Amino acid sequence: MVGPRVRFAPSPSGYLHIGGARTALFNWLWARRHGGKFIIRIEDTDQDRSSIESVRAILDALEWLGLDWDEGPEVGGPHEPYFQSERRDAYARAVETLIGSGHAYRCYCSKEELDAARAALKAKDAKAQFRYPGTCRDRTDRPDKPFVVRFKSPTEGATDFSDLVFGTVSTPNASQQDFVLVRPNGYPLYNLSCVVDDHEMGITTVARGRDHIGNTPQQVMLYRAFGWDVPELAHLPMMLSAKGDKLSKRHAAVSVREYRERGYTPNAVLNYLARFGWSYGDQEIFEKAELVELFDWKRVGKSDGKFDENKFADVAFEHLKEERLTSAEHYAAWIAPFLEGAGIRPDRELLEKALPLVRPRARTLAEAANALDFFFRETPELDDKAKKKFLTPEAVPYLQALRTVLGDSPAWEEEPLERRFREWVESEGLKMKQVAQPLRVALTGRTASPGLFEVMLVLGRDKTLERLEGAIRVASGG
RNA sequence: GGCCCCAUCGUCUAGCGGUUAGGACAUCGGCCUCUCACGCCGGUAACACGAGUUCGAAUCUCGUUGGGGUCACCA
Repeated sequence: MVGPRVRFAPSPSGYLHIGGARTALFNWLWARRHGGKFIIRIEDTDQDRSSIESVRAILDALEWLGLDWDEGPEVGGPHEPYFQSERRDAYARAVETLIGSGHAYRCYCSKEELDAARAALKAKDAKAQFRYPGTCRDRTDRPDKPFVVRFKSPTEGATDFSDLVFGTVSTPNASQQDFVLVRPNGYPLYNLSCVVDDHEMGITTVARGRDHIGNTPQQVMLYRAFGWDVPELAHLPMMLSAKGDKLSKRHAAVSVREYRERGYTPNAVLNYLARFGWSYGDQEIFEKAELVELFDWKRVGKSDGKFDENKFADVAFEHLKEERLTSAEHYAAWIAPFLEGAGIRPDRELLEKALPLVRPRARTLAEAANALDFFFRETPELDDKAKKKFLTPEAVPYLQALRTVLGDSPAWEEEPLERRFREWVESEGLKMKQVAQPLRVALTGRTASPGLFEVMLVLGRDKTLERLEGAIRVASGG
């Protein structure tokens, strides 16, 4: 048995939305799980809203997420082209078939006329719902006027389809109308191009957001009119805002790019998205490979969810914290742009030594870069408050003593350093806290940092003593 | 309003006739501690409501309520 052919079909009218990314992910997982094909198709039949920049942005985001596609833009494939704007011949042929078989007809009513009729109806009764009255349904003449092509919807009975997530969905045909298939300019509308392409591209499973469930009956009618098999359908519960309405940029960061810029790793994004509407017992954290192995439509829930930035941030954190999830190599590669953004050209060896120290302290790569930049600077950036509070003249004798105590340590390793430090603190009748903070500020420039001794170890003897010297100068009022 | 769909802690969810209704995030205590974190221990917190079916319902059925989606010559 050949694997499933699934697709992600964005319309290029902006960035890749986090909800769209989830749709792409579920499709991708299904394809990878069963050795099928993941196809990208660009739905750019609305020329006014589509842009090549958006195509680029969406593809970039998918690439960043690691949702690689087997057919589509850039990679091509047996069903080229993968841009609907370039597939008009296919739609034209399909529509002629439909007209020929009596399933569709040309409608010469102008948009203005219908808009006026709709407005008039709404004026009389705001709750009334306007339906195309069927004016041109049975007309046989072909006036020399612009026309749209409409589908001749049945008026009785119901249209049913079976959904992998929602089960059987039944819609009365009386609630449908003769929907438009082709604009006067010859461009197809969504339902037509979608059905024609899904069929021609051999799509076996159509998975998309639940907001599409409403036009699925229309698409099913089309499949039947064409005499084609209806593919498997899977609708995903909606991702709503924290308030419970449609998730948009008013509520939160909703583009994949924004999370990338915040320093979320791709696998963390995938993890959060996967767990949104899908679950696997009590497990919260998944590697990408695990998701591929475990994903199943049976475990996709039906109820909509609310996007939760806290949970998302926690998943991001979990991925950065665990080496199992983010290897040192990946961490180093991913954090590099953030360090470079802060004017640091990270030394790879130093970086890999410093990484374990920030892992439990950074929820994002941006935080991580900020938390360990002091390792890489010639001298740490000295926080003003920290300086005022801890690099005082009173601290000078302590720092001087520490320079000797630490500098004389035979071995530059955590354990002996800490032992010497503590012995000295005790012999002086001091408390750890009294000297730890000045030393921390001396070494890191700030009051919060990883443990002193691990910092010293990563810094090495020379830099540690050098920074101590520098701090003594500052504290002495230099 | 028509049509479609949904309904377990604040949030994501487990549960698929018999559980002290579990986990995670968030939140609140505590422990650890050189700071900040991590970690660990513990607390608060949910089956929307009403009828059925059943010896027994969070689980099945119906209704009510609530929420969402969609009603274009957008996708």
